[in-house]
Amino acid sequence: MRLSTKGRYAVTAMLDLAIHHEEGAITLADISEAQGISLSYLEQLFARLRKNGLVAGIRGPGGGYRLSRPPAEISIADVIVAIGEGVDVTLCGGKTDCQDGERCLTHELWQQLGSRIHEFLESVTLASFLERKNVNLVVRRQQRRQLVSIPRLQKTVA
Amino acid sequence: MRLSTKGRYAVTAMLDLAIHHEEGAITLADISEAQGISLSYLEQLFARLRKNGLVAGIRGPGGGYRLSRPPAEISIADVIVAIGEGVDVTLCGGKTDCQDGERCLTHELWQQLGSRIHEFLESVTLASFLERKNVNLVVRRQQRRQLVSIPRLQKTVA
DNA sequence: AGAATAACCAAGTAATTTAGTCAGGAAATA
DNA sequence: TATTTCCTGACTAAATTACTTGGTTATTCT
Ligand code: FES
Ligand code: FES
Repeated sequence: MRLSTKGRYAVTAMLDLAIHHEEGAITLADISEAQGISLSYLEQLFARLRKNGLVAGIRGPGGGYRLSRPPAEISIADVIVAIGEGVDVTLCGGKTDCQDGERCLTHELWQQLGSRIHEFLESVTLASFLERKNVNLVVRRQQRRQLVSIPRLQKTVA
Repeated sequence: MRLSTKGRYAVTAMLDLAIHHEEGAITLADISEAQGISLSYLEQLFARLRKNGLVAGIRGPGGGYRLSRPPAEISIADVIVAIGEGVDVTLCGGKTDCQDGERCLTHELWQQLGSRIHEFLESVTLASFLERKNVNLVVRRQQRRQLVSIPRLQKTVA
């Protein structure tokens, strides 16, 4: 029962974009530096975010990435799902066929768990999460373009 | 966001034990055959279940494993936690120190998610789950010692 | 036009984790 | 004492995750 750092990176990066949503595009190079993630790795993440319509890339000087929807309309679930870190915990992947083509004994259990997880992550939007953390936000707003950061990967936690 | 097959095996095996709770001990060899898991692998799982006081091993001929508490007092969360498949989704593991010793921006998000997951899994006990599936149970009770099975591992789902 | 900038893309490699095996005890019963 | 069954640790194989390398294309600035 673990969440990959990929998911964590994506969410943090999206929060960065949300914080600076009014200021135009932000380059991956900036995020890369702030978070200590390699540029190429970020590019891979953003490729998926873009393909799922969460962000828009703007090329050339002055370009970068920006949210393609307002922060209030992007949930954490959207982000997690977009980067391929599914929320489905069943073995069968929703096909109810993992036991010789039949639904296994525990299918419903995992399906319900998956639903709960999705419900929760869907209930939190980029905007609502930042709202709750607004003390920090004020500080950050005073220093424009200050990006949040998460630590260099130590270990993916169980 | 995935659950390992280890967790799934453990839960299914525990349900087996719960179903035959009144009939005395069940050997790992039986479960091994029913589920198509190697005996040694099962032994590893049960070692942890035993260390966490969920099952009791009985050696010698006629021995096997049995639940050390009634099925109504063992939750799915107990099982998942016992085999080391934690429910904690934070990077820091609850220490709030993953960003240079400080709590990172997203800590609360993952912590809350972890709590929700745990809450849900705690709310389902072996007994309550089997209760819901009691149609199948009746059938199984008629054929004593019929073990449930889950399929051979195909792929760990994302 | 040309150079700088930054998104875009496709493969490959390295590290970690998971899943599973092997070989050998040690306790209880018959 | 022979058998059954639990119990233990170390070891291997497979899969996944994290990350690197080396490019191409679009846009803007000079
Ligand atoms: S998990 Fe869906 S059928 Fe087994
Ligand atoms: S996840 Fe706990 S401090 Fe970052």
